[in-house]
Amino acid sequence: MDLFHALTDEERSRSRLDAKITALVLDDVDFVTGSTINELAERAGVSPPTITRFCRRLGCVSFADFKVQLARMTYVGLRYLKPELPTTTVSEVIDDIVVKAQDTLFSLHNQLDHDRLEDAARLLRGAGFIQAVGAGGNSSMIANEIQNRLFRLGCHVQSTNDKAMAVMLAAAATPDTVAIVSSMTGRDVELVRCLDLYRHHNVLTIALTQSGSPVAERASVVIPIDLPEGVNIYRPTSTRYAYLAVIDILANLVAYADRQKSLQYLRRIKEELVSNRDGDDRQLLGD
Amino acid sequence: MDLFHALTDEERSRSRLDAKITALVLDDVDFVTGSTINELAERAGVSPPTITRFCRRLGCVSFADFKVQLARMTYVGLRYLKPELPTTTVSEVIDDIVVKAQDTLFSLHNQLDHDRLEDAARLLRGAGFIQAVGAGGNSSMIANEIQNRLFRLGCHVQSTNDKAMAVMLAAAATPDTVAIVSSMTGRDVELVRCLDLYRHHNVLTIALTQSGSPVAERASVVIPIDLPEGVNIYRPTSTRYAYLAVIDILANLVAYADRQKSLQYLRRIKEELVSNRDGDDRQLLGD
DNA sequence: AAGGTTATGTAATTTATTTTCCTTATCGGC
DNA sequence: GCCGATAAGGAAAATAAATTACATAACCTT
Repeated sequence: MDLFHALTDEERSRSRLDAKITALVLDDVDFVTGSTINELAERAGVSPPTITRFCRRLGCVSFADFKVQLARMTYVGLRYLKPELPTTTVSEVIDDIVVKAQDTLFSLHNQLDHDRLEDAARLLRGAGFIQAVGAGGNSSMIANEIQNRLFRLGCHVQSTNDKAMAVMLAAAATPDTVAIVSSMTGRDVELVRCLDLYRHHNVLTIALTQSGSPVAERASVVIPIDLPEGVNIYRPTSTRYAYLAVIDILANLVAYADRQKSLQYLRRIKEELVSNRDGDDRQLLGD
Repeated sequence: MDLFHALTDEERSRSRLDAKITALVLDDVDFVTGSTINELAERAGVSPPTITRFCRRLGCVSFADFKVQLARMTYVGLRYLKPELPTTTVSEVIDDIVVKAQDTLFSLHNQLDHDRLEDAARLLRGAGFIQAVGAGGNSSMIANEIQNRLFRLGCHVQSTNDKAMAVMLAAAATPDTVAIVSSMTGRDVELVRCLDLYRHHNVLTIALTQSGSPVAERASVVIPIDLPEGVNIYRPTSTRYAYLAVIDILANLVAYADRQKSLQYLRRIKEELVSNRDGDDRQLLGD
């Protein structure tokens, strides 16, 4: 268990001072990472050995180790620990959104199932035709992104944000078709129906969704993405960053399976793009 | 100047041992962050004072400070230091994409111009009609995302991924229209033409783009996003994460400008969604 | 309330880091 | 190629920091 979880673990039995130190650490990471054990002890109102023991309980071998581990997680999730504060100033909004996006990526990194990703990439790579389905705003973006990344690699892919369309696509699927669907809730009634239909037509499916959800249960390969949702209704969900990262990873794995072929397609596309700009070659592939 | 740049700065005059220590640090950050000054000195084949001096030259106040700063950058950019290694295993691809995405967000956080964001949010909030323009794959996603986030807040917004369409939109614009455009290169010839047209029609424009680019020069409000691009041609640009974060921030600022109104729209949308799922209320707003 | 257990502090000890001072290498000018 | 200046580096002493050992206090438990 890493320091992040150890610090936030509600189960951990804490003595009075332990709780006090925990609070201090979470409240001001920057101070703690920069302080000596004496400074920290004084500010916490405890003795230095108490700090050492605190660090050991958290799984660190020493105070120095604790500081390093703490510093390591500063940008990946620590602010998340704090209760959802009302953000009002521009700075607060920026901090909050950026930190949560980073934290989401961090959590994703810890939970990704490598084998399932490889399975999914293998399916995509071998597919004669790929159908990407996602609707409702966030997942539409993901479906479109799948198309955007894969056609560049020479895949034949069609994305749709229309579940009625997906039904028709499934009906038209040939045996070498693979469908990839995205649903953050995994409980979309129509998407579930689509998946049943895909199965009925023997079309293999890949799902990016919450594990254990109805969508997950019906897919051939599931890439589970289980992340806490923010409670701020005004704010778009940071889970999108995780889904986007999964698409990036899949596209990369597909590309790497046949570098020669991928490179050829990418170059061809790039040549067209550059001629449409000012001839500067240092351009991005697709703005 | 931060440690990251100090370590990689080619300009920095380095003595023989300094170069040796630099190389050791970059090669094995994990060892360095976990070692004592003596262990590091021994492994580098130098004396402890040399390490202390090395840290000071890099702008740290002590070896402990150096270790903490080093630990802090592990997740934000360190991989950039090493030559782009061919990533082959699933783990490597995952690490690479997640680390670069986090790094991109980190860089963004450091460079965002708060005042410009506030200006942009104010324009959007006050607009009678918003036109979002972005094309070419990555920026299309951003334009769509702008529409997706803003209509939920009660804004009247139309996005297009078609620059010819943008020309027509500009021509049809009323005085209360605001256009928001995205271009990662900032050098798209057609988009530049669109911006000139918008200006000609007295339509205020917001640009998310590279600072100093032709697109930036023509917009009323520029939100500069200047990020290093990975050189790996297979990799979709991690810059997307930064653009997405900017959209999130803008949408949030717009929502906060009139919470009551935003809440009202968001609730209405949510009610419709829930009835279309399985009635579970803990659902996302738009999958 | 006695007995055990856990938490905490004090002081001693150990370990780690920095400073001071001295030596050695390097470089430019003659 | 030698001299002097300057910077780099190391050894050892001094200092600072962290941990251990031990003592004491708080807290359960029955």
